[in-house]
Amino acid sequence: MRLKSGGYSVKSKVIISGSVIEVYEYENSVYKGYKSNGGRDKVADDESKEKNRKDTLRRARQNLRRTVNANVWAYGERCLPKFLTLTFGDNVTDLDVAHYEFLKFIKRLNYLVFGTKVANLRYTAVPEFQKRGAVHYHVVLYNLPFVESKVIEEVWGNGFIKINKIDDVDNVGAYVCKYMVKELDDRLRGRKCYFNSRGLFKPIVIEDEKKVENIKNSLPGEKRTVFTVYENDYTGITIYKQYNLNKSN
DNA sequence: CGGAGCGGACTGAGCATACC
DNA sequence: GGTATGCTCAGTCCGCTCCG
Repeated sequence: MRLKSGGYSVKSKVIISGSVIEVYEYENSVYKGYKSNGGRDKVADDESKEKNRKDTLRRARQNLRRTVNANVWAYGERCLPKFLTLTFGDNVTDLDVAHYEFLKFIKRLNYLVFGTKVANLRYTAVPEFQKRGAVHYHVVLYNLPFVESKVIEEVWGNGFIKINKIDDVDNVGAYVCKYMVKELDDRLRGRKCYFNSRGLFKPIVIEDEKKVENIKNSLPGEKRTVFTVYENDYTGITIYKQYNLNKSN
C-alpha cells in the first residue's frame, strides 16, 4: 500500500540472517519510508534516558545476533568461524587503550594471514569488563584459516587467548549476545557495545506481502525455535516466530 | 634492501541517541 | 515497530621506522 508521503505500510516482515529466519506479523500496519521528526533536538530527562538506554541495548543485541548469524559459515569450508577470547595480562581497564591494542592486533593478524595490509579479516567483537575491572574481548572470526593458537597468542602479545572452533552451536548470534553486557555499563555509556569489521553480510529483510506469504508457507514447523506474542505501542499485538534451519530435531 | 608493523590524514559506515 | 541526527571509529592509503 502506497501512502501519499511516499511511504508504504507493512503488515508482516521476514528477516533472514543465515540459517535463522524471523517472521513478524503486526496488528497495526507499520509505516515505512515516511518523513518523521525523529532525531535529537533536546536532551531527554533522566527517566527517558533510562528508557532510551534500555531500548538501545535491546536493539544492539538484536542487530548483533542478526549480524553474527548472517556471517557465520558464510565464507566457505576452508575458513570456518572461530571464537576468540582476548585477555589482557596487565590490568587494562581503559577502553581506549584496550580498543587501540585490539585494532593493532587485528591489523597484525590480518597481515600475517593474508599477507596484505588490505583488511580482509572479517570479525565481530564484543568488549566485556571482567570482575577485576579489566577489559577483555569476545571475537567471532568469520574467515580465519587455521592458525595455531600459540601463534595467535604471539600476535596478540598482551596476555593470553583462547580460540575454539564453532561447531555445535545452533544459534551463534544468540550465543555471542550472552557476552554482551547485561545492564548497560556506565563505562560503555555512549560507546559501542560491539563492533564489526566492514564488508560483512547483512541480514535480508523481506516486506513484500506475496514473498512473505510464500516464505511463511514453506517454513518447516519442526524448525521453529521461538513463538511469542507481545504488545507494542506502535505495532499493536505482534506475533513473532523464529525458525532455525540448523536446528537438529 | 625488504618484511613487518605503526600511525596520521582522510572518509564514510553505522552505532548510540532521541523522538514518533 | 519506525526515522533523523550527531559523531565516533573502522578502513584505506601510504609513508615512516625498526631490524634482520
